[in-house]
Amino acid sequence: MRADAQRNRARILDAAEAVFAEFGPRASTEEVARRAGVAIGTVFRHFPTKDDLLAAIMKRLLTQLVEEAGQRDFFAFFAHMVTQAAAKKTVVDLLAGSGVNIQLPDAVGHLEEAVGRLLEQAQAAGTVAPPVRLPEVMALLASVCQGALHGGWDEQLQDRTLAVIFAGLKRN
Amino acid sequence: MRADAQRNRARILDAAEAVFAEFGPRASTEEVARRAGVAIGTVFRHFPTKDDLLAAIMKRLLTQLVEEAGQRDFFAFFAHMVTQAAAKKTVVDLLAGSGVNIQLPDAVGHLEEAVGRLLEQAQAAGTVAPPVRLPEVMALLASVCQGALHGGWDEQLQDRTLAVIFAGLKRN
DNA sequence: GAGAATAGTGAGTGGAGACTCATTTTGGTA
DNA sequence: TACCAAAATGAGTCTCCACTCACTATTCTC
Repeated sequence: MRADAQRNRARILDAAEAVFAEFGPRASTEEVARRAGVAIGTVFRHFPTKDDLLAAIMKRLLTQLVEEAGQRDFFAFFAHMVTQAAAKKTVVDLLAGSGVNIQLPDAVGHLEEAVGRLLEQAQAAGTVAPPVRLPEVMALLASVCQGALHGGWDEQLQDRTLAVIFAGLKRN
Repeated sequence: MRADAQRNRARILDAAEAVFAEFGPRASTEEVARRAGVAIGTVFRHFPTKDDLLAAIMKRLLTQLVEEAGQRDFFAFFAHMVTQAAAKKTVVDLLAGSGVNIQLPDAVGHLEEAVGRLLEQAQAAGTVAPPVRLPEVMALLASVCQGALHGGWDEQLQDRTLAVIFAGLKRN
């Protein structure tokens, strides 16, 4: 791959992440091109459809989340993801399936595995009740991320909301 | 108001509720007109903008929910709303603020009041822990409704997810 | 440095969907 | 029934946006 192509690809991804984080997946590709300092055609050369671009960002963000999962305990990572939600509109909206058609079984699967590992550790340590299973943890995680994003929660509200969920996980 | 106007207004509302419930607020006004058996212009005569139409439906659905709140206890109503979420894509998506600009302070306020009343009763009966406050209950409600809607939960997953939240509410 | 291959450009195309309005139809009234 | 104001109609307008492509510019290779 030529040097300028590589540079532009990275610029486009960065711009897209920022734009979609700010306006959600409904933001126009034009805006992404503008912020990347690149012509619209260049964006489409690298990512043939808008969905391809969104998928690329999603993959990036999910990979990053999986890494971060390795550096925290179960509850810290849960809270971290919720905090990120408001900043990273894209992930949440896309996980929510807002009219976008994207297949990311791998990336999502890896995140689920990472959360599964944290859950096992927490249950071994006795901080999460044994009957709690991964599916409902993922369901809660997705729910609260969406709630935090769309609800515009302040820090206190987020803390109080998570407190209820964490209490439920500890003693279910 | 003339008889045919009244009839058509009702038909449009019914059609809109069905269409938006099925496809979400992104469904086209054309589709609503088609299902109502009415020309597109008629829809716009009754509801000058698409947002007006959405607001009218929202008001209707919220009013109905407030009524239903009077007939259930706290936990039953919570579960009821979540179950409805999947069926009534509109409410959730709109409460989530999916690109639509709608002001419904009254209707939403009434729902919040109704939930507040159920919460007081539940805390008086000792089934919800005293430190739990209305804001986080509303936050949890909104979150789980969105999660249920977008996640395509089956009955078992919904039950298990609610079980965690209910446990947290009981002993926070 | 010349040539070939790769990449960038941006005006243009096509389609979707919200909304309009000149015309026709209908319902109520005298 | 005759009239007319209210209502319905739907082809047409307008705007936005994803995506294309003929042409130009840049890299890389020898």
